[in-house]
Amino acid sequence: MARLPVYLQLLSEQFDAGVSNISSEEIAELAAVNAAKVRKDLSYLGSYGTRGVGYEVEFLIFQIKRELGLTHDWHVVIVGAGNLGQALAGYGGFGERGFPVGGIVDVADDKVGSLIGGVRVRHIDDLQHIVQSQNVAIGVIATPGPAAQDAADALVAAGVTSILNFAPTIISAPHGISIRKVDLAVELQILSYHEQRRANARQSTALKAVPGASGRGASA
Amino acid sequence: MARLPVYLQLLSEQFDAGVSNISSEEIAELAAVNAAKVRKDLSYLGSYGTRGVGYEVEFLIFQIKRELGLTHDWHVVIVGAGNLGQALAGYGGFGERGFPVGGIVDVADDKVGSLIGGVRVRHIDDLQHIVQSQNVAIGVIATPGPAAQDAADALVAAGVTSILNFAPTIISAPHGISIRKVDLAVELQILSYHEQRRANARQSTALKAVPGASGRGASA
DNA sequence: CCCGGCTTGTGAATCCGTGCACAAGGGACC
DNA sequence: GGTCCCTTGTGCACGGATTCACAAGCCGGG
Repeated sequence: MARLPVYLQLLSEQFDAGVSNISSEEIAELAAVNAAKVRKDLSYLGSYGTRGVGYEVEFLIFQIKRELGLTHDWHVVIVGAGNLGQALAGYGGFGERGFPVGGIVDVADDKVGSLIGGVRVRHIDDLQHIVQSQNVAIGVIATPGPAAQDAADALVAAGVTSILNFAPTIISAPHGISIRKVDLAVELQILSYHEQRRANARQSTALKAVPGASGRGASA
Repeated sequence: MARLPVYLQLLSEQFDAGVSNISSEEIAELAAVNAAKVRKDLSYLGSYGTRGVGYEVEFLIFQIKRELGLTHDWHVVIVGAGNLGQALAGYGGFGERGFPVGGIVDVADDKVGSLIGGVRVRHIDDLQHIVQSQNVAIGVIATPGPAAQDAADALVAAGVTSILNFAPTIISAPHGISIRKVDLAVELQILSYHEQRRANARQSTALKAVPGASGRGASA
């Protein structure tokens, strides 16, 4: 379930705040979802709640981490040392959350050798060596769109089995490889869509408010 | 529909490649979805296909852009000039796709004044002025988690009606405000979950492959 | 020891998105 | 002008996710 990471995040916050027990109702409030959904999701992990009391925060965190495979760090390798790749590597959020950057590679020789976020950029030909020596299972694609499929192929060939794709391109991979796509432009376009609908709604209500104005000229 | 931006992207690529007509089957192939789904989605815009022929790429691009409200640029304002904020501002992808960065703000005085991606960092108190003078409708939250709700409140107070939240926190806003959340750690954790399942599956099959080994010691 | 209140866990109903299959319709070729 | 082929647009059935509602169960107090 894609909601477990969200629960994990908010449970960790509650734990840091000193909360030791929590009910499904409270979790639901914090996660902005239905309480029954929370209980179904958590019951999927096993019966770890106490009726009449709720869930023990610390134990629940451990169980979710176990289910998500977060009991150890996962090294990631970033393909593409352009703007986005540098940004992701420099952004410390990955390592903090258990996903240290194990390497960055690029095709361009002039990028190879520079240091980004404490990691040196290597040539994409070294990908297999990096993946195997550091036991990397997750690859991040931060190339321009047209190069994304090549990057994916290289990652798969090197032995990576999960891919996070930031390029605005649909990539294909053999069966058994997990792929997730995050497209910043798509997110903004969806917001734009909502803005657009709001603008249209405003216009309709404006027309309705002054029916004569549109009625006189157009609707006859 | 959240798939329209994907169609738009691939249609633009096809248009640049000189393709003038395309069938729902071809779109489905490129978007890795079902052809019937493509037709349903597109019929939602109106009946813009020609039976027996397909869709005219250029016209379809225009219609999708119109539906998504992409007929003009939308300025965005970024809240938070930390690692992630700087990365997003420096990443040119926003402006290229019709979402130029109209401003960056932060609470920390020592960040105010610096130049990132050609835009100067201003204090968050100037938010309202930036939003109103540049007619900004979309805000991007790139703060640490604990500050995200404050950032959202400030954006709403300044008149922003759509928010893209990169902080690992669920934020709430008044009814009528559109919110989307992108959490890089969540994406990686979902991949980690799949890796975990793969690892478990490998272990089970290994046990099955040598039934005696586990049978002798444990299952008695 | 028993009882009342509170919360979990889950069967059942419902809803939404998906995919199939086919009728409607347009274009090209004869 | 007619016929055939191809593709769209859509009614319908299926399946999974969501939500409701309630029985089961635990804890604390009397």
